[in-house]
Amino acid sequence: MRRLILDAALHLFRTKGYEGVNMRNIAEAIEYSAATLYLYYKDKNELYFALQFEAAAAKRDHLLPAMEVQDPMERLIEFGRRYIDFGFKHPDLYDLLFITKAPMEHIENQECWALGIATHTFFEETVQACIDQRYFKSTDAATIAYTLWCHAHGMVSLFIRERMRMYPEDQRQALAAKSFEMIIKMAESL
Amino acid sequence: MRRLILDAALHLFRTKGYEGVNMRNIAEAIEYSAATLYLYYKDKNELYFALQFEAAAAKRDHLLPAMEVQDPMERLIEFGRRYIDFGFKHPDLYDLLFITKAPMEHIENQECWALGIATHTFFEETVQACIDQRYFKSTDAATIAYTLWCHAHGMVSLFIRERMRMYPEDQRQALAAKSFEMIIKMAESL
DNA sequence: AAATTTACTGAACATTGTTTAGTAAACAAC
DNA sequence: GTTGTTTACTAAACAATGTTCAGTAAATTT
Repeated sequence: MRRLILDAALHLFRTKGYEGVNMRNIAEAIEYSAATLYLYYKDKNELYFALQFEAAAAKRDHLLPAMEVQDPMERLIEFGRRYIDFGFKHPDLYDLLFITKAPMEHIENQECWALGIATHTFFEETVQACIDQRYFKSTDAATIAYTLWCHAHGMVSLFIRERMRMYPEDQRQALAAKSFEMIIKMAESL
Repeated sequence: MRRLILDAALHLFRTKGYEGVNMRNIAEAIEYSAATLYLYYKDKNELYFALQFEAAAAKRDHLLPAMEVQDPMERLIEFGRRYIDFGFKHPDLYDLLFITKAPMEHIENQECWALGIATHTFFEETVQACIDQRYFKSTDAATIAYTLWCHAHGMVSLFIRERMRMYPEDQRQALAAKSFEMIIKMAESL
């Protein structure tokens, strides 16, 4: 039943956007009453957390191929490319994971957070592997990883939240691509 | 009267956060009825836009000292430092300007947008000045500016939206500072 | 067959954005 | 000075949405 609710919610959410969906909508989609949803999820936040987990899983699946690249630097680049690609292709899911303001108080207990931590740890380990192989001069893996993450997140979130209006619409993705190349080149000289 | 409304709204908004404020709250604060607000602002969006303009002005004021630095590279660095500082110190205002999902359809007509564009243009010109003085090897001012902006925005927005839980709370700002230094060093080798 | 548990719902409530109909004061016109 | 008009404002209502509650009907247990 939770599966049924989540699938409907995620589908609605990906078509109509997060804001455009409410409890009655979701209930209607699965042909139950709104009150039924509250039998399976305490409130909208719990449903939100569950959706966040779905998004985290989708993101992990999207990143998976990059994790299998052998060379650490190639892996890092592919990882970044796929991270950004995920954000641009699934703005609603990315939003849910990294932007939406929601009570994050108890998220640490959530499997979702564990998934995110695992991915982040893998990312830092890849950076460390690059350092070990002398791809970077700096040995501060945490800061390098954080810097790269901030850049990628900045690109995706500015795009998602429509703050790139000063650039022509058809050039935004290209600019992001150029910027990604630039940061990789910059990073190589770290 | 608009001044009265805006000041009350901005004050409430900065103390209770954006989500925690509604039209009745604001009206109450200035001891008028909620309906009165609609005499001066068509709807909540218009009030939102006006608030966004206030935030843009606050941001410009915060950045102003950096604009007077003579050396372009020093100016660029001070600009970045102050941009990030603004975001960390005034998360609600930053949120309003760069994160909040709001109908941006007509914002191009807004003075607010003009302010943002002006600042962005100034930023790009500073980057260009750095290029002219051979601070960078790359000559692509637009991409350099965009890259730096994405990084700064990424840092601020991940912080604001509580996505830095994997780092101890008391180390988050320090990490951001280190990352900023790193990107500056990286940039110098562009 | 009776009692209990499970799964669900219609109706209602609270909050919040928004509209409407109306009032009362200030002002204008004669 | 009365009468019409404009201005500034409000109480009350409406609509959408999150949430709760009392009740029902089927399934299960005893």
